[in-house]
Amino acid sequence: MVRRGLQDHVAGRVVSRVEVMHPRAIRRHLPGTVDFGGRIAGRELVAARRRGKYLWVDLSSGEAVLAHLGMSGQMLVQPPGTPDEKHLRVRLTFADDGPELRFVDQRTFGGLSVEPVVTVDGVPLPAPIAHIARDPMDPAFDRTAAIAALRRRRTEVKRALLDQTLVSGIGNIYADEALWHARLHWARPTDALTPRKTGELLDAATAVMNAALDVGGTSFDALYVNINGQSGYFDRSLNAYGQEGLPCPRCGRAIQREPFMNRSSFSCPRCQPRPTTS
DNA sequence: CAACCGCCCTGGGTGC
DNA sequence: TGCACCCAGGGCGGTT
Repeated sequence: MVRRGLQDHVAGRVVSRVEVMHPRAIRRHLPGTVDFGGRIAGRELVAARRRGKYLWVDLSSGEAVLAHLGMSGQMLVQPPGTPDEKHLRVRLTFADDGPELRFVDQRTFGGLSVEPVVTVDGVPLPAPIAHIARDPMDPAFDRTAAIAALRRRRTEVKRALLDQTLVSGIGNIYADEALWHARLHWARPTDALTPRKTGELLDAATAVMNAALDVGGTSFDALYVNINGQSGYFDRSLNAYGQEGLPCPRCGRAIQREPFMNRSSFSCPRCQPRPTTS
């Protein structure tokens, strides 16, 4: 969605100016603000790409602008003169005087950087994300290999699901929803999962991601962005995540919240029984 | 090396 | 009304 928006609105255009409103937004660009702007200004944005939670735009220089939207980041295309958003972090102005590209991010978990492009298995990727696995939407995604990779891990199933080096694109929300669909408790050890069950879980995660994309999971065009940066999907379609105390849509039992990796996991105590282990 | 833990950072919401 | 505090969460560095 966001990638498509970038491809449609900024590909082929030449950047004339780069403004960094908040240095934290480019904290991963170690050479700093001046270097960041210098590597983008005067370059053409060639094509927009995505892998997992990362998004990048190839530059005519051979480098790429790498973006991670975090949980509150947005890429907006706005006509020049549009009032600055409250949390505007970076602005790219174009030589054609057309719409600007704005990186807006309330919590600044996300950020931008300019990176060299390396080739991994014949695929060009920004160097810092060379280790990130393909996501399920990737045409070359290998489902069987992903299932094997998940089962190979000796850990709790949710930890494996969140590991971006195995399968990318699955975050805390999608993981909880996928586990709910597959009727698995997050603490289930991976080595107790059959390939079939793991496949069911992976398919559920993929379906949740597709559903989120359909309703604009992370919005791109300013026309479709609502105030809190989230879509109606979060209000209507979540079965477990954030639903503590509300009835499970499947069985009616109250959804529970449990601490997990310094955050939370939501699950149905009846549909997703905790594994009986030591 | 695999697994895992703590920390980073901002600001909206909440409770007193 | 104001203020302290909590919480969101992906990824990275450090440790075992």
